[in-house]
Amino acid sequence: MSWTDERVELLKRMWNEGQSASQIAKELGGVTRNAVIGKVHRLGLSNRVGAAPSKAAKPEAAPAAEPEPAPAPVQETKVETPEVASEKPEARAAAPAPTPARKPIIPAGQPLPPQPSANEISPEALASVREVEKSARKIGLMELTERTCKWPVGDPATEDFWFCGLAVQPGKPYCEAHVGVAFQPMSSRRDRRR
DNA sequence: CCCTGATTCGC
DNA sequence: GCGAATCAGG
Repeated sequence: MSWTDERVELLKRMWNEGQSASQIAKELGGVTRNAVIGKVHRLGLSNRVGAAPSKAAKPEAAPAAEPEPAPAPVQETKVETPEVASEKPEARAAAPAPTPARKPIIPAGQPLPPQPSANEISPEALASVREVEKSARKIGLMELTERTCKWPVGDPATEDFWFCGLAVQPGKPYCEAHVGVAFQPMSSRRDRRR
């Protein structure tokens, strides 16, 4: 596989969307996440648009004894993206969640995770979910992947419904915080019923 | 162990 | 330019 214009464009788009290198690699196919990361760097778009908590990388290398003559003027003032350039008019149809108006009736089957009743969750855990819900990505059903927290929030019958969407705990359907409230020991749940 | 991005360096 | 191997960290 080679980096064709289309592939590079998809890479750029996904990277700017905050997708992980491995996800992008999976989407592209034929490349590993290393390839994606390598390309990202070569394209000079390592630091993503918004926030980049980056913990720096390798402070390695010998700070001293450097035969290097010039300090090498680091020129990287061009960080802002002029514009996402022109989009293919055809590929313009990314309606997130149309939500066919408010419908007081619940659509179809209920493959949704069990919504724990508030009165059988420990107060601490409850506070925890509330906390997480504030930082949740609030993704729609369509954005769910194998590694996004599938914790539902809100009423599916309303537009005020979304999924947590944070990174799941490997092997689990939920993020760390939601795994915590979803898998509570029987002991703590007993005696809590009203 | 699962994952993340960053860097190096032979190709 | 490319990306596997490796590193550093969550």
